[in-house]
Amino acid sequence: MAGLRERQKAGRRRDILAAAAKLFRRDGFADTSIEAIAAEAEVAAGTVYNYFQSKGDLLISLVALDGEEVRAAGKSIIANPPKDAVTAVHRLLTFYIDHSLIHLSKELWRNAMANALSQPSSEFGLAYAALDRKLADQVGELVACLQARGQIDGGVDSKTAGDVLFEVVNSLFQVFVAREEMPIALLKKALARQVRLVFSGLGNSEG
Amino acid sequence: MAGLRERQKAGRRRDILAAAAKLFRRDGFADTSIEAIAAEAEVAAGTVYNYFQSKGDLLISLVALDGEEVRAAGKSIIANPPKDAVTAVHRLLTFYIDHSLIHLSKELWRNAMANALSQPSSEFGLAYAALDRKLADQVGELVACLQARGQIDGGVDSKTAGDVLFEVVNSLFQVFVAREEMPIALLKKALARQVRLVFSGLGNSEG
DNA sequence: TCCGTAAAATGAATTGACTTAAGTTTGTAG
DNA sequence: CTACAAACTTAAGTCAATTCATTTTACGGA
Repeated sequence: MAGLRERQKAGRRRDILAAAAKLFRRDGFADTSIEAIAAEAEVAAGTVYNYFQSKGDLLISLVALDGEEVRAAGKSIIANPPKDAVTAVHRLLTFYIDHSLIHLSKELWRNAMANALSQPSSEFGLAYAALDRKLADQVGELVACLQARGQIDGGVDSKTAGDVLFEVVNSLFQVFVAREEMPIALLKKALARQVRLVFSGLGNSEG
Repeated sequence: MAGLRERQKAGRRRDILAAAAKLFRRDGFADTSIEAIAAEAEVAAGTVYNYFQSKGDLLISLVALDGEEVRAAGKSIIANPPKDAVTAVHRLLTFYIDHSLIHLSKELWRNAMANALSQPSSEFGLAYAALDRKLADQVGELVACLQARGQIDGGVDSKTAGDVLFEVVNSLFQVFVAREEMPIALLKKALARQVRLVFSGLGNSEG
């Protein structure tokens, strides 16, 4: 049987995560205490630590949910990409950005990234890194797909291209969330400029 | 006159920073307490906060010193860059990487970046962002210099190119410091691959 | 049904960053 | 030389994340 204990455990984990999501979104990461999350989930503070390694772990778990969602949705863009190669890549990367802000504020993203960075070997740090890896690979997939169509030079390594493009979007996103006042339009403009540059390349060997 | 107070203040700031540098390097960021730093500098814990906003601020101040050093040294590479354009860019970026690990361990870099990310509006967060900006601009300068020599397509915006190249090296560096076991050779290999790709571009408009 | 074991929950204790109120020292004006 | 104000220092707090010893609960076997 599923076992009462198993079900209770899964349920409690869900409850705690839901409580954290609610309070993080309402009050921000810094202004939400573990006590408050525990109270919202109707457990003791110590219990939270039976399910999550740290406060940061709670946040990363939320981000990971979102990340999975983005990746799944990204597949549909790859399945049927726009005619133009630059447009296709830009569409996918813009999609990542737009999606990222639906559920999480800039403050939450800052703290999620900061936690992932300072605790890279913790369970959640690894999870965050794995997520980045998957998204970069997805961009690489798109590049491979466009190569198959003959729209991108077949000589380039699609994985490397995916890495570079994802690094570009990720770096710009970091700057974006670091500046509370920066509008998303500015981020997109910079992204477009840089993606175009990656397509055209710096080389002077034209011809 | 310089004023006793001024001199004492500057001296104390130096003492505290030196104490922090010593202990951070010896014990790591997480295992060094403000108390210990204060004791090493022979002041009270509270005094540390008259000179630095937070523990993270102390670390960023150390990083900033290094950053200035790197930037200054980078100038000499720009002043007399290698013949080949790819080599020139690669040399500058590799120089950044090599220099970064002379004074600071991976753990310190992780924490410095994490702090800068989670507190972007604090004095030290802004300082860190400014440093990144300056280095990216320096890469842009090199690109402009290579354009002047006719080794890089004059049509590309040198600032954008600098941004992209710096984002690449910075992203790879983040991955590098996140993995305690990752050797620097691997980082450099990835960097070389990606820089080459940025030079060649993804486009299929050859001819 | 009753019992022993191990998982899970609990909240009090610990820890360490940061704050603050009170006491000192330095510079200055009379 | 003296008194006052501003700037510094300090040590005793506050606060919140995390840990831990203890209690409670689920589960399987007698």
